Amino acid sequence: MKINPNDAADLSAQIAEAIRDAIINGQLIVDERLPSEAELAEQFDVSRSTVREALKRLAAQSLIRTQRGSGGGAFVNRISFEEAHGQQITTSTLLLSMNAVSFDVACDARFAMEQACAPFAAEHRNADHLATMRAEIHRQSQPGLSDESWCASDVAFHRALVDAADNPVLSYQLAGAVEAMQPLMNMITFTARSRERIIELHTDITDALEAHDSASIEKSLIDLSTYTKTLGDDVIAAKQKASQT
Amino acid sequence: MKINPNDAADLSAQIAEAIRDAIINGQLIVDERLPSEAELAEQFDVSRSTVREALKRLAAQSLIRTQRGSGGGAFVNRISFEEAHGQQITTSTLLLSMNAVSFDVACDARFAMEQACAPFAAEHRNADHLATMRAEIHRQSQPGLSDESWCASDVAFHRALVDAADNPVLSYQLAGAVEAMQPLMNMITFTARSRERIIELHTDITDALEAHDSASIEKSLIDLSTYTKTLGDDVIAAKQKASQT
DNA sequence: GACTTTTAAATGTCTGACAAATGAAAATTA
DNA sequence: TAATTTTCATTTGTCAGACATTTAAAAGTC
Repeated sequence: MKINPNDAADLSAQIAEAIRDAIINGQLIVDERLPSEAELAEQFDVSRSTVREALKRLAAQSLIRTQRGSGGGAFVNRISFEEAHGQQITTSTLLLSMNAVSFDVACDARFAMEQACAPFAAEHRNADHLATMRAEIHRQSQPGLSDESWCASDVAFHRALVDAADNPVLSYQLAGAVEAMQPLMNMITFTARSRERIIELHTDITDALEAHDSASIEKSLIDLSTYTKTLGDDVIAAKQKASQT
Repeated sequence: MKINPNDAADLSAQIAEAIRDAIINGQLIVDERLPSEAELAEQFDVSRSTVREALKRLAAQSLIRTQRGSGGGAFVNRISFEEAHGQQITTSTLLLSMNAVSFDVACDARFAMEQACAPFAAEHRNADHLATMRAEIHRQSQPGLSDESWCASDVAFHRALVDAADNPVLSYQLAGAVEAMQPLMNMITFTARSRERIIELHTDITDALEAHDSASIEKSLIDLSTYTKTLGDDVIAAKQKASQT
């Protein structure tokens, strides 16, 4: 593990990269303790502050965790799906908000990936998934539900559908995409009429899931995607009309 | 933007979180300059080193970039799909290697998401995508290609297929999944016979893409997924047999 | 006006110190 | 002896101050 003094990058960035590479290619294994900050400083021939900045970079990516006190130090972290998922949501949310991704493009991506889950969900769904989904549908049908609560319930519903696929990789990727869309979805005002239509489709999806009918799930998801895009377009059109005034 | 002195977490982590939140909910906009390290230190009533550690955490997530010299400082970064993509690959790769994700599960996820791209790819593909894919198929048919080069070409082929969907959100999610699987794929030794079969399927996919035939793409992808899983299972079976000796 | 020099501001790095947490060893006590 | 308490060494967390380096703008020079 060496750093190149001619590299233009900051020392702390170089050191972080060296350690990161060592973790990725297996030279440092999970739960292994890194040398102490003082030792690393000596190894890389830099000050302790520089080493610390490098370690903070790695901690921000959940690659290491640190513990104080005797026997403490920096340890290679076993990155969990949950941690990765949290980071994914942060990144995806910012990507969408900073890069002017259109509502349609985000919608297409989200529902396309959800369709990809359908065959697996139809096969692996269990009573818990179905119960969660029906409970969320029930919540959605309550009158006087705020738009915010409605969206949260919508996310919970779709999250259950994704989790039904029983594939952590799909769940991780998908849940990120679904939750990252929430800020965009929150722009929409869901009328009683549109909620009714969405609940209808949610019910269709849940029924099809119970019947292990993957094709019907996919069909309803396409309808839901189309309908959601219509709602989104209406909001955008209304905004443009308002800005022209 | 305040920090809570009673919080158990490190000061630098708290400060990083405070700034991160300000970025996410739009209080700090893209390209806006943060106060200088000295000013932040005063604002949060901590030392400059602590502020610096917080800023390094944010830099590791590409949330800010720093510039030295007069007029320099830390700026809110417009996170690009490319940067996010790089981070996604790092995280996904580690997730797969650290959490004992089975080859089948990863394969299912990857090909399912790729299938999700098929309808969009069939619609939006252009000559460039087709040319890239045919070029990779040609490379794959060269005798004496190393397993490593074969896998790299395989990734390039699938990447072109994903990019043909012309949806940056899908590309970002998918390219991560495809590349994260590469270490797993590298475990497989691709015989001439199996390469032949895969090239056949790649050709089918490319032909179907050219013909805007989404259904055929999906069918070939399913075949490819099944075949890849068979290859993976053989490797695992061979390994187990070897370890029993 | 074009070029060079100076200067101020900002991050990057280093040094040295102390605080706080933590586990292990040593000392004390029942 | 066994249990408890105390001490101690180790390690990260934080602070303060200094200097190096980079950079753009201001000042000076021809």
